Amino acid sequence: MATIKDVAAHAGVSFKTVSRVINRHPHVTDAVRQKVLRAIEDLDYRPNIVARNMRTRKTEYIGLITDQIMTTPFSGAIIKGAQEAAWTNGIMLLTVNTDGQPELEAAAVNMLLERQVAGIAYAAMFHKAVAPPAKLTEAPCILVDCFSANGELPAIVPDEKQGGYDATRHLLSRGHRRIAMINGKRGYPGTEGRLNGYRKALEGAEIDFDEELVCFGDWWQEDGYHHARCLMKLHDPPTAICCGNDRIAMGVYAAVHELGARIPEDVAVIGFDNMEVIAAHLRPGLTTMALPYYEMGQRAIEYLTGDRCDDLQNGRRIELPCPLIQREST
Amino acid sequence: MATIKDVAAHAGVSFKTVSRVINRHPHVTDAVRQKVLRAIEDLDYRPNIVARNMRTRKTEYIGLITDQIMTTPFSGAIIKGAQEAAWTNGIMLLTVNTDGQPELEAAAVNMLLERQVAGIAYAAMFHKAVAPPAKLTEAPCILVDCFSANGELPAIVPDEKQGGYDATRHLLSRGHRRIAMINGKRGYPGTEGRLNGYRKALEGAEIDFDEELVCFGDWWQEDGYHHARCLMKLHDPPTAICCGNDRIAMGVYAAVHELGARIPEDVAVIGFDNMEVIAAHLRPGLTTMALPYYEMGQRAIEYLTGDRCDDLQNGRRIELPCPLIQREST
DNA sequence: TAAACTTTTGACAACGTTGTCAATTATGCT
DNA sequence: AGCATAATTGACAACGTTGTCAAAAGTTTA
Repeated sequence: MATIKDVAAHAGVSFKTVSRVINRHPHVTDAVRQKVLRAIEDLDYRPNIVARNMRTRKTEYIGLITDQIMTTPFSGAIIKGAQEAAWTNGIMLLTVNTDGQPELEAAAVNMLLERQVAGIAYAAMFHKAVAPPAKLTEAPCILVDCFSANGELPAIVPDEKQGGYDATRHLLSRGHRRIAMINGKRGYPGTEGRLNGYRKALEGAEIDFDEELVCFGDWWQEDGYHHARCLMKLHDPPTAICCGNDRIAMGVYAAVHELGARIPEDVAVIGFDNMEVIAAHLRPGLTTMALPYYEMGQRAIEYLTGDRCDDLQNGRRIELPCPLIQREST
Repeated sequence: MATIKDVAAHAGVSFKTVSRVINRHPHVTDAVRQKVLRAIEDLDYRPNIVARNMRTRKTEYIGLITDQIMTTPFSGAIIKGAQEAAWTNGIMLLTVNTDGQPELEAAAVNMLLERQVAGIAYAAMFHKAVAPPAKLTEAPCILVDCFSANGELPAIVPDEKQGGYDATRHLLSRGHRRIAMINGKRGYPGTEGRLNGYRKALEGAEIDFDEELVCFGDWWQEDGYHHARCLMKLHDPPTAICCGNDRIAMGVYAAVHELGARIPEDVAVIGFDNMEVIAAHLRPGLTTMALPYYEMGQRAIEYLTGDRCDDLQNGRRIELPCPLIQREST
């Protein structure tokens, strides 16, 4: 591979001049620039980024540590958002999947630091508290779809409360007054945030909170099925069900159909996550709150490249909105 | 950040000796080694891989160019396989998603070459012929889940014929003699390979090929639904249907249920792809042929790192088997 | 004990860039 | 024209590591 010196020799200039042309320095005559450019062309020269990184003592790499995102289909959009933001900034992503194993995580951080990354994003598969390896902070870093227990690291997470609020508001706007919620496991940010949003929306509509209409469980189809059956058999059953995720909604569909009721005529259903394969393929299509995976990935990189330090200082947490994806189930 | 010279000063040795300790050179006294290791510990020294790469003129990066894999859930296993193989070899993957845009692909190859990658894997979302950018060959490279039209580049692809064969054999072994195939679009390697396997299996069982039982279409649910309805209404309907993918199988399920028939009692169904979200969640669970995505990604990296050049020289294509995933639909 | 090894260590160059500074050349001003 | 200033170019060091080679120290052999 030709080096900058080969190009210089071929063009009859000093290698420093070639460097200037490559880096678009202003003080180069047009004639010289042309000569150099032709030489570059002739020799099929390509700058050696490794050498550049060495000299400038910084790289255009950003590390992306994920627990299991690679594996699962939905939160993969985080990676996509990060990739695209990186690409537009001339940055390459170094992604490592740790499957949540602490030793692997520490090793990954080390590997990234050795490679002199410009920053590290640490992303979780679902919104939760995490305890990332201590060395993470030796580079600029940000948490994505998770937050540190002590809250000292900057984080980008979904606005769960707004999600629960908007989902409920949507159902209210359709005239529903008796709205149930089949939520996930207690204690998780998603579960609690959405519950809060739900309560706030009911309050705003001056509807009393009815404990009977709110259930918690795992995030599986079976939970949705089971809880939906119970809800539908209540003395005063709900006319709308707000689900903790699309899988639960899938179970709700099964229960509702089994009981001979129709969606959305008899019961409206709204999900959470916008898992394409489920939401778009259920009949009728499932209205659901999407999680801002793509945007979170994107914003993380923008933050690390310094494009957007505006609203995010150390210790601050930024919450991105969950948009409503309207389909036919409401 | 401390450098090798800081460590040397702290340990009272020459920096070259530190280098030897880091690289586990044999000729270092134990006493000196201990001194150096303590100094490394004390200063929290971490070798600068960029400098090492510069000096040794090679890196531990491998590029992975994909058309749309990032986006889609299923073929994502290619990336996972590649990631894990890379990790065990101390390699970092540089993944770029090009959405199949040729300019982006060329730019991506360039970007990877500038970064002195040790090799490039070029992976497609589904098995097809591709025309990768010319510069791809400036580094060791391999095609994954695709092949070059002229066949001059090494490639790793699924063994479609074996897949079709084994799927059909499986149905035959269950006693089926009248086996239909709802295939994908003609001309694609998947479609043609599986058809060939299907024919070969029938031949082996001395069953005449019946054109009436084979249909082609797009790879969508609707195609499966439509074709299945036609097949079921034949004078002599099939007792088993082999589908071009799981989405088609999903449509088949809908049609079969609508016609009041049972799976697998009245009609056995087998899919292709093993798309978790579909196959595992259909009722009854869908028996399907998995595509060796994970293995292809893994093998690609192993090939590029030189761990496995055994069965793959330039111009050779290696076909990995599609395993049968048995569930309840057959 | 001297010679002939082997092991251990260090001095210095080199990898391919960019940064610093000085030298040269061109341009503008009086 | 002569001087001051700006634009253009080049020489050389530096980034942090590993490779090469030679020197020093230790070990074996005769």
